[in-house]
Amino acid sequence: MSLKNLILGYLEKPASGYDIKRSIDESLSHLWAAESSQVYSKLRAMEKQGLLKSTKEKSSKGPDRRVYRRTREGEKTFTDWLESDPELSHERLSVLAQLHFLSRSRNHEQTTTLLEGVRDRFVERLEKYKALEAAESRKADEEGDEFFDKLALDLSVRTLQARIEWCNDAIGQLKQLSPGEPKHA
Amino acid sequence: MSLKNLILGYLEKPASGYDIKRSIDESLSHLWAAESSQVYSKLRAMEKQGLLKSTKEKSSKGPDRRVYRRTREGEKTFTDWLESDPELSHERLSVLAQLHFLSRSRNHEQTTTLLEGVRDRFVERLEKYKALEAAESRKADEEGDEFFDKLALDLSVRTLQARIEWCNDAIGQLKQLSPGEPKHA
DNA sequence: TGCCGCATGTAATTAGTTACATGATTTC
DNA sequence: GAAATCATGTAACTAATTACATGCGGCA
Repeated sequence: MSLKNLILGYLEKPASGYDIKRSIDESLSHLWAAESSQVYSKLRAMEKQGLLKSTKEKSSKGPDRRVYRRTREGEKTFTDWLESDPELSHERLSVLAQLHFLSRSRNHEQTTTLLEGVRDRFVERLEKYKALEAAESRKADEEGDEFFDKLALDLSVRTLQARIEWCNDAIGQLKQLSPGEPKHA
Repeated sequence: MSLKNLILGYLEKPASGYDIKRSIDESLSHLWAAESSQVYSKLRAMEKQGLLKSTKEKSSKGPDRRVYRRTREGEKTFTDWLESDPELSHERLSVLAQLHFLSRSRNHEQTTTLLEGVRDRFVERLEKYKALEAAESRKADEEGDEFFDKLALDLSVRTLQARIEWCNDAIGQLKQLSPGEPKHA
């Protein structure tokens, strides 16, 4: 339900699907991924619903641009959403499902490999976000407009840190168990 | 992609859609939600793919049961998945999108309300998981088979704790700012 | 002039949610 | 025998992913 609202948010000024996709990539990519195909089809659906109006405009390069504007109704929908209780999505981590079934096989080696794999990818992400965070904080001193964006990044960082610690603890516990018998020796 | 593998996992023994839905609810509900309608349609699709075979059986109560069994191919698919690198899904937290746009309005009161709302619901969840964890640990002492299930629960708990701390820090920072001006007084 | 990249999309498929339909059995 | 509930689904819809299509301008 929120891609709709993201789009409305970015349409404070008139913009094309391409513009919106770029805005999302630039300022929200770590917290909201959207394919252009999804953006375009959402835009069409929203126009049909009366939340947007579009006009065709000549482009200086490439084909004509379809430029969207919010209607009064679109603006209302957006401000209502800003005030509404956030939805807590149900995250499905497939690694947990894998662990669930590995608990029967009791193959520690396979489990350790699995956990190390996820951990490494979490670490990779974390480093990317930390770099972003550093860049943000340099920028914020000059522009002073990024307080909330920093908060968002901070949440991603903390979540990843908690998960990396979890991976490491789990790997550590596995190492201490006798092979083939996860709990009782 | 993983509901398919969850189903295959639960089909170690023959079971109906209803059985599988119940298994998921009982042992995985905090990490994987699935509606029965989704389970049933997935089962049909998987049979068409050749991963399962079904037979109709008389039930002692209610209508006939359609009982599914894994084919050789289904078993292979499942064990391959167990060994495969887990997918890291892209979690979309709509509260972050809301924050992103609130960063322009600079309405601290609204933002604080938003954050307190999410925090309270995180706390609620955390308490539920903690209770589950306590129940698990009592059980594990007797049965000794739940090591990995405990790990899974532990991940949820740690993630929630990190997020609750984040909410509280964010709320604290907001309180210290002069109203209407989030960063520079 | 041919192809690279920008800008705009369509189509097909998979995943998941919400709402409803239906038949049988148990319980009151 | 009516109501609850168990068991099995269908239909319609929203969300998201993947793969492909096309037109136009600039540049080598």
